[in-house]
Amino acid sequence: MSWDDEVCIVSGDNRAWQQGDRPSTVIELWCRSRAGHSTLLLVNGLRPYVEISDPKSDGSSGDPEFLGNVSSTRDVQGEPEPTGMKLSQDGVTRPHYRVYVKDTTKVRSVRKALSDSGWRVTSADILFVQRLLLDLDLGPHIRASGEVLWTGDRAPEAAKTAETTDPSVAEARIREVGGSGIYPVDMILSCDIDGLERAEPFPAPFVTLSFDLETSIATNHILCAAAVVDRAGERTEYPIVGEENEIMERLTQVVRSEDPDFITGYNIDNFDLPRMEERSEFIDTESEIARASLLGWGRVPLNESEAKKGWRKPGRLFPNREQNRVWTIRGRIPLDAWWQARQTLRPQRESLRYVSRLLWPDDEEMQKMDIDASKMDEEWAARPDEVLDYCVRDTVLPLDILDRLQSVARKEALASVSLTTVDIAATSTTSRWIDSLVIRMADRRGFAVPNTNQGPRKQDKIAGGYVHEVEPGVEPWVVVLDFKSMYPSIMISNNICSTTLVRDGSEDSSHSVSPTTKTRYISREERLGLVPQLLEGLMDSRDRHKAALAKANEEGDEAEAFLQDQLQYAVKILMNSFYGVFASNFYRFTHPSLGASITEWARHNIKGIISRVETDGYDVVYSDTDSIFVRAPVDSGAPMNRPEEDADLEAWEGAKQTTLDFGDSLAERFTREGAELEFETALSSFFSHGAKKRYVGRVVWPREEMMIRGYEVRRTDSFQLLSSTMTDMFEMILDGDTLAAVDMTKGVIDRVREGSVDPAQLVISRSCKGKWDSKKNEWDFSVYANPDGLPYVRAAKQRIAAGLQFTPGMKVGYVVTEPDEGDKKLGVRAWLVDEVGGDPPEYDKEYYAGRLAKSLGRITEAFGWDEKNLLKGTRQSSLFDF
DNA sequence: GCCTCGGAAGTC
DNA sequence: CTGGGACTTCCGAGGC
Repeated sequence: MSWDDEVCIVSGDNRAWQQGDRPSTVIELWCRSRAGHSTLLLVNGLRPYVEISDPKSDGSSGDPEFLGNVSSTRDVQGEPEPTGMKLSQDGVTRPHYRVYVKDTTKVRSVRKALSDSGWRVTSADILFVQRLLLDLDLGPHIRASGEVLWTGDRAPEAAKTAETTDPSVAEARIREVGGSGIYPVDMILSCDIDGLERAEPFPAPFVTLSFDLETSIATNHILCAAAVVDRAGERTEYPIVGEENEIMERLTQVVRSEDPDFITGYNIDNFDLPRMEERSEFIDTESEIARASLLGWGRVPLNESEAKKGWRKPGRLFPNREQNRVWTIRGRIPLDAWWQARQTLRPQRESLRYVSRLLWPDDEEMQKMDIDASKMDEEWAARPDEVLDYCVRDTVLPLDILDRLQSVARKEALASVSLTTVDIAATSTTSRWIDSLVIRMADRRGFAVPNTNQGPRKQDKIAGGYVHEVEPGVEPWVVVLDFKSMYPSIMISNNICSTTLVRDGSEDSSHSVSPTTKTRYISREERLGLVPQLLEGLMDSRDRHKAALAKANEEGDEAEAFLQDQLQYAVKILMNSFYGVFASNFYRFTHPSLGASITEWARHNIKGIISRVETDGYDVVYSDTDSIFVRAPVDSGAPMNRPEEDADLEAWEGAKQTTLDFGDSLAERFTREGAELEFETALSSFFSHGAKKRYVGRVVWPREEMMIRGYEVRRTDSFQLLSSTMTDMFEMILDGDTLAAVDMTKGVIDRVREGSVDPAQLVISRSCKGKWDSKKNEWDFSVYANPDGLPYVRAAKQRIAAGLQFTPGMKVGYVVTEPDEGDKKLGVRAWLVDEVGGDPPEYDKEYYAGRLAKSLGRITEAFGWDEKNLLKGTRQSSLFDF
């Protein structure tokens, strides 16, 4: 029976098989259909290949003589096919040939053999799934038509036939097209590449499973587990108890039967998944297929060949982590709620309790902590039911966190705009997203695709953005202007690309020449660069999504507005990633000159504007890379803060209007083709203590708010009392009331000295690295030159000693106490109150008073009150008595 | 006790 | 191995 459906590709892989006597490679695409069915597509019809060219060719002669030898190279299939003239990385256009390879596992050896015999091999490091999307110009959302091979219980009724519901018939048919058996999905289709076409993006109804383990501190074994599945908003809970092997088997059954696209949990990357792996190896060292019943979470058939170890790789059934990096679970996407929360919220502390409190401050049920995780064995023995409840709650929270952060929708949108599978968008890096767009266009426009540079290449750093000196003190009425997408605009307007870089030293008046190093790029009329063309396309598409968003809002179509907003945001993220990738030294389409030229133009542009503004007699207060802060021509007598009395309001409104007009006029004056200077915000006052990247401003347009950049307030390694005191201080300073600021600060320092401050206000937290030493069975902090010299490493060690989880990279909270006896270093006590309760430690009064005085004193020094002055303590209330 | 330096983290 | 550099701050170590 044939079938036709719109689906979103979650993930893909490929497997080699024999079609009669012909070696073939089938591509597996794990998808979620628009209607919610999990669908596996087995796609045939694409053969793996690489491209070759003769590096000695200058492009004028015909085929090189040794082309005849290529087909006899080991693992090469058939004769090379000419693919026409292509521009090589060295700037020469020469003939290229496509060489088919027997299967994807042989690409490495063929690449080596061909380059040993004098060929330049290109397009030779692209994953085969990605090759499918590139060659067919597909994104994650596709329309697929093919033959139904298997239908499970949840498959659409209309697709079910006697054949497709009979496992033995289905399995035989699946193997005929290269599949490995019955995959744990709703339905399986066999497709030809002609049966795939791109579809408009739609929100796929993904299924997410969250899980959590409670484990013994004494023996590491699993006490109980829980899983919760979210299927289109409907949740099913699975509390699991029993012997350890039974727990793991049950959890694996849940994964295989519920068949989720995403697998989440809190800290699964660093705790639950490694623990599962360790326990599965401990329980079943006999055979891999036996272990698969414990941890066969991969979306592949449960059979011997999928369980079998490959060359330095476990079978596809098992979750796998390569070189201590992200986990892969074949056909699914591991998405750690901790990592998502950390990236989007940047919480000061990172425990699940703390993050829940941040997101749902009023919901006590979500924050309830009635189990002492550091005494898990005792808790489990005394009250297993409560422990199980606690475990279930900790699986529900990650789902709520992902919902709140819209993590899944964001990944899908990013996949959609970068034209990759959702797993690449979710778990891979910027260079892969960009690869997807750049290689696609290179193929279409006849540019050879060089391989990614191998190995660490030490290289001089390129110069970055320009940062203007900032004077200490308050400035009234300031406008802030920003270049819109500065780096992308520069790349577009100067046609900066590895395909346009002039490499042969020639000079032509049409060239675009960089301001200082005089790097040359050919004009866009002669040849539009690959990257400039892509960026222009992205800018246009962002404008289109924004327009569609506005239209949807107007029509009250919330779902469409949400989708368009996700898409425009994803385009922004993607555009901003381009510069970084092209300024790196490993990316395939880079040259050291590219990154350097971009920043050169950026510095040149911004400095040019600064000097013209200054020549006109205005004060440039600050500038960083793409922004400029200018004092508006407002009368010095005008009020900075909005007056209480209506009568005085006029002067304030007038000053504001003058500022707005000034901002508009600057934007208009300095905007030119390819460099749009936007009037971003108007400030009624601006303050810095005189350090770059540190300032505050009172925004009066387009919203009213306080803007704080760089200061401790924004840093997670500050402590709450410092952040809140500094924020209060800034309010007063921006109001012009510096005396009140100093007085208030002294009051806070006095209270700290008295010891009457809640220690929760004094928790400092910093991330701490480390790796598990499985030989010594302990944590290893040797990444640090002197681990015990670092307060946060000491705090991490205390956490571990207390029986609490430590996860590398996670923030560790601590309070500074008086130094331990005979020690000059700070005293440190890990902050465990969030997790285990108990009494907080006694803080070091002088340390905290000193740190407040130092940080706040830096600021008040702008008014003549230094650190020592603040520490003197006595409040100057008399100042207010008059 | 004062100063400088380097390691490390964090932010823009 | 798998986006960049500029900049500030904190802490401990070590010299004098």
